[in-house]
Amino acid sequence: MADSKSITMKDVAREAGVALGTVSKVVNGIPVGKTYQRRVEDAIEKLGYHVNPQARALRSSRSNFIGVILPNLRNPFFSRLADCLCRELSHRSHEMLLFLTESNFDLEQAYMLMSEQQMVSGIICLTYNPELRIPKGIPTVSIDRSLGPGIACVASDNFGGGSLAARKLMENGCKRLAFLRTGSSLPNETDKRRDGFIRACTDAGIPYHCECVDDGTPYSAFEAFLAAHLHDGRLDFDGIFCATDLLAYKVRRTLLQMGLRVPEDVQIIGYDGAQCFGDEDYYCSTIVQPVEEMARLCVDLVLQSRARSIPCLLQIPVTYASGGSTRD
Amino acid sequence: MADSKSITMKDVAREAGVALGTVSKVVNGIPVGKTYQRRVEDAIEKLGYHVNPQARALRSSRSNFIGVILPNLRNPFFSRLADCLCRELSHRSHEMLLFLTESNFDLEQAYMLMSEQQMVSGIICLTYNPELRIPKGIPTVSIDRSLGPGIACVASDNFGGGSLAARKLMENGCKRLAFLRTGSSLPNETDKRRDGFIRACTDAGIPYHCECVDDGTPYSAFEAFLAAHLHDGRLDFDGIFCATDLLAYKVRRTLLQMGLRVPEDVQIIGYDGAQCFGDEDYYCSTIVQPVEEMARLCVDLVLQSRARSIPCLLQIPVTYASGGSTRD
DNA sequence: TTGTATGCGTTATCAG
DNA sequence: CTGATAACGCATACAA
Repeated sequence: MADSKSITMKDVAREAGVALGTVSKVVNGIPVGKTYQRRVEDAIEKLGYHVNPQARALRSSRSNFIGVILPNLRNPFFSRLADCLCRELSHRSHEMLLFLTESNFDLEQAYMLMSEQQMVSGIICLTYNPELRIPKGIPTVSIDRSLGPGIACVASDNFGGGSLAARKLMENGCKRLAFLRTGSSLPNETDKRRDGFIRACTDAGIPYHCECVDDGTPYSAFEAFLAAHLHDGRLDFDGIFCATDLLAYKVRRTLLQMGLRVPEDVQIIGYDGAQCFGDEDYYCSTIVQPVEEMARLCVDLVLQSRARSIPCLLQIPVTYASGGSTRD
Repeated sequence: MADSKSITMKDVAREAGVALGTVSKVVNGIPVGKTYQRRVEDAIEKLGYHVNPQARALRSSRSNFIGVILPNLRNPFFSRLADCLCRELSHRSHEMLLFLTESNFDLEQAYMLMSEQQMVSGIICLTYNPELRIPKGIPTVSIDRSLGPGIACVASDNFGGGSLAARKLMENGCKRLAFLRTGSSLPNETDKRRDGFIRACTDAGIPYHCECVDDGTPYSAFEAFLAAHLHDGRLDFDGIFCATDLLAYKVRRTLLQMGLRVPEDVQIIGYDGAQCFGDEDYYCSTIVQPVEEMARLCVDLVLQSRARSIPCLLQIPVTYASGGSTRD
């Protein structure tokens, strides 16, 4: 009933009339004699015993924590990811130790070390830092970026998604395409959105333009770009693929300000599958990342540490969703 | 340099030529002789020593974790809150142990216990469960709901916000107001949004209507309500205050479908201050909760455990922001 | 002031 | 298969 002070294995052992080690075995699922098993279980029930995670971690050098390292929770993609990861970890009896970095290299490294010191049983991270050092011996899964050999990277099928976006625009009648992107200057999986886009355009023999800038470049660069391509109230492009929904959102706003209609004059497709209020309408037509599946996969991978030969890159298929910025 | 195996205090003590206890004192900021201090610090630096959080927690029955218990991270208000809490805790050298409940009573209680077992140094939670039992001896702060005496509750000024919304609508020329709300059937601070709204209407001698339903009621109830109040293409109300931005978002959509213009025919104000993509435009005109300040306050309160006589309710002032669904 | 010794609750290693 | 016992790394009361 009352876990007044704190019931220990010793208490359980005394109550059950067995030795300490036997209790430990029962708790850890190691086979013991049938009657002993029973008596220990009863005692545990009766006393309301719970293992002490700290003591267990201290002794075994391994906690039930998973370190989750993300840039922030303001971007809907990240918060959705954290939401799914936390749930999935719970189902697997693990706790989530969350660290937010704003993509700051020093913080990323510091949280990596803190995770190690907390003896986490795994790390799931989203970082572009090429210098990042991964603690040895801790199963680690990276999202959207390859961290080198031996460390699995989970990502949506960025190439396929970029290609899909271009094809959808063409299906909807677009003849002059553009790709817009702002993102990390450091190489990562999301770069393939551009590659897929280009491939689809090339295959179709359709002209295209790519305008890519690094994070940190003010958005006004795109405003200038669009303005430069506006002639007599007509844009040089009738279909735009933006590397993220956020960018698509801003571009749409800019086009409207320029007096253009979306999707009548220009069609836009974003990437991510972000939704208003987390589960209402899409902000725009978009390539949807299957966040839930990606989270599940990350957890699967990070928990099956011993699995031999983990693939270094796992791409999850994406889907297209119409969200009002295209004519379908 | 290399923290190859795991440097312990014993190693530091040997390196510095002092006793174990002395190292412990230095690490914990307890005064020791000046030369000792120096030698220990040098040794720590040289060996790259870090305290083992598990051992410390086991010994002192207190970890540096703060249990954070929230419904989910999909709702922008919750994810914003988690974002701010995590940062603020980091600044104060604490880690965030995040638990998501979907407002499920059993989970809320389970995570409360898990937090206790993890020896957290505090709990910050958002739950409406009136039966929830708080572990004794753990500083706890509740958001948006009073958990009883001795436990601080942090909330925005819901009454003031409701009143402000009504006044803003009136300032913008509204003569026939309505309050719409869907939320927990369990009493909590957000109920005061309605009270404040009513007060402002009463004070101004303006007629109003309140339509409140419990969570779980399908949104179609509001569609029916609005349809019932539509006569000859004209709504009985020209100003609507919705208890959340999400509801305001849906209501606006419904009104547009009914052929009404927002804000020309009907003006709408929501509550929360939710923003597209976390920091872009507001979804609608809204009463903005100062999430950052609230998070900071929660952390302040939960960490100053010994503070005598903590107020049981702390209300943070809100502000109004125009977001396109009003005529200002 | 500094050093020593004990125990926090577990796990794991050995004898029985 | 079971039961005593030694760590795990740290904090702290107590002795020097």
